[in-house]
Amino acid sequence: MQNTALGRKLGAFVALSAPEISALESLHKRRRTFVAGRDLVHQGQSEQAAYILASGWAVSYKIMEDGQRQIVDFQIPGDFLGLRSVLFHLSDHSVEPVTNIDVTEILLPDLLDAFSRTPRLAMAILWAASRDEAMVVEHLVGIGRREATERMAHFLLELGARLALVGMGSKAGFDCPLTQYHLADALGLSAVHTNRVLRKLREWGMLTFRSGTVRFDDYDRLAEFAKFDPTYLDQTGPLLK
Amino acid sequence: MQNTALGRKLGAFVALSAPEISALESLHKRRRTFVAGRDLVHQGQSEQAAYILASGWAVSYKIMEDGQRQIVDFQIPGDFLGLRSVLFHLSDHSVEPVTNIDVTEILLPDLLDAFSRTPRLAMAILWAASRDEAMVVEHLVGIGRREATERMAHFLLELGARLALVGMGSKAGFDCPLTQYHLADALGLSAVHTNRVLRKLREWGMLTFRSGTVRFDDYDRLAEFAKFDPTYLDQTGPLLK
DNA sequence: CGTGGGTTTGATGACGGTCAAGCCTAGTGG
DNA sequence: CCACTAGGCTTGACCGTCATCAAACCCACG
Repeated sequence: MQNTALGRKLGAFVALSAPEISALESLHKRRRTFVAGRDLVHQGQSEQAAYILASGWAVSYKIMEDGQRQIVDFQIPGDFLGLRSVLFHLSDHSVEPVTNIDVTEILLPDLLDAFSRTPRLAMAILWAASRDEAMVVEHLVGIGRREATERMAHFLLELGARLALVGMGSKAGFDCPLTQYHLADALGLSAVHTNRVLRKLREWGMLTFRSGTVRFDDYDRLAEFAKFDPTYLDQTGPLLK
Repeated sequence: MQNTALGRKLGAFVALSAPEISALESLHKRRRTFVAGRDLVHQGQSEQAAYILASGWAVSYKIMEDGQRQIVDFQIPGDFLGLRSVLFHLSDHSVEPVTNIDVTEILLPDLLDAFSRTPRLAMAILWAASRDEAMVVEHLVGIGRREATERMAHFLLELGARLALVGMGSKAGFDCPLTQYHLADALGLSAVHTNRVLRKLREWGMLTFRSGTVRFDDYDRLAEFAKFDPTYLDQTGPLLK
């Protein structure tokens, strides 16, 4: 069970029993692979599938009429991709792999089947969806009320914390396949300003973003500067025993 | 069932059967009332309840260390209040009634019980949570990429569409208990700029925000100006028959 | 060794914040 | 019945953060 990143994540909310684990495993059929850059969920289209990300990074975003794009969130192993797109008539967003990725596909009937097998798993999935929403909410707060430098710091700290939960990062930093354009589109900034902000953080000795890695040069000072409080990630252990 | 706003809303996703309706009704016990301005969900506290809003308006928001506040969304009849706060160890946000409100309280065991009675209701609630997330996502896009005037127009159009679904609004407008301070905190603007933006929209003959009402003076032109596409509200009828 | 994606830096200006003040209206108390 | 108040709205002046435009650099890759 702990072999899947999703299992590990859900374990942070419910202590899963054997039948629940098997119901969860039954969702992990149909493995697929997608190459970097080719969308796997398409905004505005119907009958999209959802996926659980097994390895690699993805990005979910919305495109506006004038071609601007707003990145909603990045997904890392254990995260759902396009869950809303199976529940809605038309997908409200797109998902693109940042790297090559491995996923398992989930269709609506699979989900319904799993729900009827165990209500606690349904609850766990509702929790996971709510956690995603909490991250979007925090992101909203960042864009609405934090200035650029603090926003950047906060965002990278969040990513670090999420990656740590699945063993892909620590307070020292993490491997990061994103470009400055990704960060700009996520944070509502221009690429130019993104670059300036990163320079500041580097010059201040707080973090270094370069060539595929994020290094926290002074984690504590960075966290204080960004007022990072990871409560909203709710990673403190099972609530439902 | 159509007597509850929530039932009406969920009916937009699943065609509910008799047992599902009764499971839903079993969630509508414990009626309570809260007065305007007194928070009913508290950011940072544990063991919060969730509620279904029966009448009145509420607002969910996050407070930052420096006292700034970011409004995440407004809630109208049929919406959940504080759903994340029952699923998380600590609530990541607060909820305040804008007007006096009537609600029904929901505890975690109620939800688990309903889920075990009918998986389709669980699915419907997952859909409702996802729809909330979709609204937050659209809000994020607005703050990240739309300039102030367009953002305001889009936001008020969304509110209008949501209210229309529960019979509280139309393309002519709706009654609106919000102040310009509310709008400012929701849209990531200052109150001063909010006022200027509203003036522009009024002078352009698109909408009038005044003394408790929003009037769409030219709905079509406004919708075009804001590039309002309500797809993400997913209000087009049951997907699960 | 040329090309293109990603990064870096400078110059300029707009959108929206802050500060400050005044106005308008509903509700309260003398 | 009339101050008086407080919350909400409106407007002006000024300024800062961040966008835009432009150009150059760096490096991996074909």
